[in-house]
Amino acid sequence: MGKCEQCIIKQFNSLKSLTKDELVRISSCKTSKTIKKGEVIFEEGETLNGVYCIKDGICKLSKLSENGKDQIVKMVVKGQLLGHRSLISDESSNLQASALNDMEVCFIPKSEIIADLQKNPKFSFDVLKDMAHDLRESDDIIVNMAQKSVKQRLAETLIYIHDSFGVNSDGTLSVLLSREDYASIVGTATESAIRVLSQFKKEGLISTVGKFVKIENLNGLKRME
Amino acid sequence: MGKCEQCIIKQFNSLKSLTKDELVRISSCKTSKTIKKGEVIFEEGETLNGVYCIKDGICKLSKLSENGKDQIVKMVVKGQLLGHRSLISDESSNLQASALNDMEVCFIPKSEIIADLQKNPKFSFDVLKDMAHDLRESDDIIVNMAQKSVKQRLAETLIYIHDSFGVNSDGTLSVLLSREDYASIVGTATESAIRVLSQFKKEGLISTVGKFVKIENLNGLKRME
DNA sequence: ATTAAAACATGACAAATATCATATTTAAAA
DNA sequence: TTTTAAATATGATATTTGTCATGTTTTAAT
Repeated sequence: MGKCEQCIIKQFNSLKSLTKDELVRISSCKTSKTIKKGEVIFEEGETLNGVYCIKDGICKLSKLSENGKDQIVKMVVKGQLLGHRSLISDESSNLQASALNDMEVCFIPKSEIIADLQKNPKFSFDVLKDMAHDLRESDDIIVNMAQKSVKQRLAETLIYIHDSFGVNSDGTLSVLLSREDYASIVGTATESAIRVLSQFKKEGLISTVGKFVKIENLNGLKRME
Repeated sequence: MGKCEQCIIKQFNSLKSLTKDELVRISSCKTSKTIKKGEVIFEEGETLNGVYCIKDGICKLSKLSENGKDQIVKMVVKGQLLGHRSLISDESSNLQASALNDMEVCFIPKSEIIADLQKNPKFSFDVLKDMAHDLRESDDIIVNMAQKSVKQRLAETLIYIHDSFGVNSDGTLSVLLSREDYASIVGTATESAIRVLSQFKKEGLISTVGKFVKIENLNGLKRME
């Protein structure tokens, strides 16, 4: 099994602030897992006993609304940590995590992470910075949800995925989502998401290659904002 | 001027995790301020050089959407800290803070807070917990904005204010908001907020005493969710 | 007290979005 | 392959919400 000290993935998250000794200790008690597309990593309400460091793949964090619809709140990708929030607040998870494609993750037990958070101020300050950034992102999402139209939100979602998660060699968005997923991100009915995407296609703003979406006119989408 | 060591307000926020020495040091460089209702504490985009500890009063955190409408993202009340997020992420504020009633605050310079965050793990872990909780709250707001009707959101807002900020001796909500404020929280047009509140009144769910709102049927409002 | 300006209220209508029905296409399973 | 199920697509219609207009009430200023 790989060693945390040598793992390059940690460069992208707060684990980079741990000392070599701390990494060796964590490495000795972590476990690697493979998660298949569609599989649930943890359920809403589940008590987590560790965090996941994502070595490869992407997952969605969603919450079931009272009307029975799923709302995707965030997407977490290769290089990022998963589950640390619930660990810190010492509560059961308020979100469900499920894989959007095949994933490889390392699981680090709760006790190790918490110990380091309480002993290594550099590490905890790093996590703090990360969460401050997440809160900023949440503010933006709230404003968009509250003030913008479905069309605008969907356009921004496409741009966000493009900018944050990148594209394949043919220019299509590397993250493959169903229309239902798009609807769950934007907060609309699946039919509405389908209609808007069809419209974007007609207007030449996007095209599709198989199930993949390709942005053809980024500025056109941006101008919609 | 009051001394932080003896101030009871800090019991309600992360400052309680500071040592006596740290509190004495902070006390010596803090400044007290009075802020009048409606006054802006800091603007969107402003670089903060410290945090505010709210001794009395309540303020709103809002963000201007591209369509020119203000969205209230959060309300911060007596006992809580203000501005620490931007300080931590070392970016200019993404939100505007303005007083909803007369306030008394203590201003603590950035350098002091950052130093303590980096030296006192108990303090930083406490702030971390606080932010994890805020993120949870943000998730809920996102889901509500995305999935619920204006009527449901307004009902929940009233319940939230009731539960979080309490009531006056006559049972009216202690926080006094204009219809425009309610609209900015819910993310709707002012006219819509007015209409829904009128409807709630007709249905006996709420009543008004002057400009204050009183919840008459909490379960009725809750059942709307 | 009078005037001006906000805040609140309500009607009429338009626009956005949800819902229901029903095809069609695509993917999965037998 | 054939069958079945799931995902995508689109029309028709109902509901929700926004916008504009206008009136009333409340608050602030002269």
